[in-house]
Amino acid sequence: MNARTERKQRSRETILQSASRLVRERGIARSGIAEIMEGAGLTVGGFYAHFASKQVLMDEIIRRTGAEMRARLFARLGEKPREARAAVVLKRYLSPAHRDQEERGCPLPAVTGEIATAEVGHRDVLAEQIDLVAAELRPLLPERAGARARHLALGLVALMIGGLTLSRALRGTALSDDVLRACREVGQTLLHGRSPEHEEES
Amino acid sequence: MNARTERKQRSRETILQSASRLVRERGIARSGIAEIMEGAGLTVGGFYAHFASKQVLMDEIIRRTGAEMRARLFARLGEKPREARAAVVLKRYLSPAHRDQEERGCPLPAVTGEIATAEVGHRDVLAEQIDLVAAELRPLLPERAGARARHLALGLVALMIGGLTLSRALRGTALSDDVLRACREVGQTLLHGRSPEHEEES
DNA sequence: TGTACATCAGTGAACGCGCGTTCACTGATGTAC
DNA sequence: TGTACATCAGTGAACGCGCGTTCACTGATGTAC
Repeated sequence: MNARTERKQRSRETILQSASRLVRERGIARSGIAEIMEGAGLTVGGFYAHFASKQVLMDEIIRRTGAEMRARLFARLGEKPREARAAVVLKRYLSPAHRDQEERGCPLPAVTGEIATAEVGHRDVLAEQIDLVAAELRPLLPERAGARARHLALGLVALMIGGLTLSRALRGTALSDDVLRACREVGQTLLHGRSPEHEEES
Repeated sequence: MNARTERKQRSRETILQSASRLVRERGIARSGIAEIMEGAGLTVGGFYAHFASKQVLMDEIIRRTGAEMRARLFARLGEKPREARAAVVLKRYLSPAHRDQEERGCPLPAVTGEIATAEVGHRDVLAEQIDLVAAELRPLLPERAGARARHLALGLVALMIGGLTLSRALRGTALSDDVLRACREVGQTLLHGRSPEHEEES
């Protein structure tokens, strides 16, 4: 491969990394292309050598940071019974650390509200991402969930995204921690039938 | 009171109504003042005779549409046992009708994500609104919830806002209805311990 | 009741700003011979 | 290996647009006498 092509690919990667950080922090609309490029050590005009439009970049960012998130979320769950593993996933997602480090976390809280109020765009990528988390969560759900497992998974996903978004929106108020804790408890109840306060991580 | 003052109050009311519709449909950032004023049959410049800034208007809109929503949500719940009344609230909130008529519904789905990704602003009004719904929901929760009632209420609120937002973001895809249904089921499980499919509305 | 002046809700243009995208240009790298 | 030309990643200014806010102005209404 060309030195030119290699250099270009490195630039592309830097742009993607800069955008990943910014989008998870601020969402789509408030992540300007000039600022993304600056974060990559480049200037605005160069953007269109790498992506056809902002839309296209954002779709790729959602997919890529989504995959990254799932990898971390479902990593090292050990050999515990399935519900215990599901509980760890919930705990990781609904943690103060995840709330406070948006730029390294799940893209969906930053992006779902925007997509909901926008005319079009990003719908299908979002659907795909929701399907993917739900599918990965499903085998960790209690056997007794049976046919309702898919719905339970979707409900938990809504609870996780909703809870984290709400908790971030309330940052600085007394309610922020309460919301996180409440969602963790409610999640536990759904997995165990009753919430066994203070689970261990990993 | 003056004819002038009366006229002014009527204008203020029209502006508030126009903004209420727009904000619930599009959120804060994408509701321009020019468009709000146009919707009230007025022109941009007049806005500042009524409100000190867009911020101030938006805080008032969130409070006002929030109160309107709670009134509708908790109206006519009849004499059923408390959990059954809570179930009706969940069902109303997580209904396709509510998903599809954003401009008449709850302001929080349109606004929470924006507040979460913004630097500051609207945090306290949002906290106040969350407190208010949670407080109104709490007496409808099962007695056995006991000390956990507050957390259960907060968790349900996160589930409602998260579920509705997600379902709107997925509008047009197959998942949209699934998410709504899933959240309703999960909510039922939290109220009854097991989901009694197909509850009746009021 | 009538007149002269003051008030102020509402108008519409202008302000500075940030946005996504385009484009003429540059200079390093690649290709042909 | 050396030279002439082609390519194209990246620059930075400019484009048209929408935004929140300001401001000189207007005309109907209110007030003083």
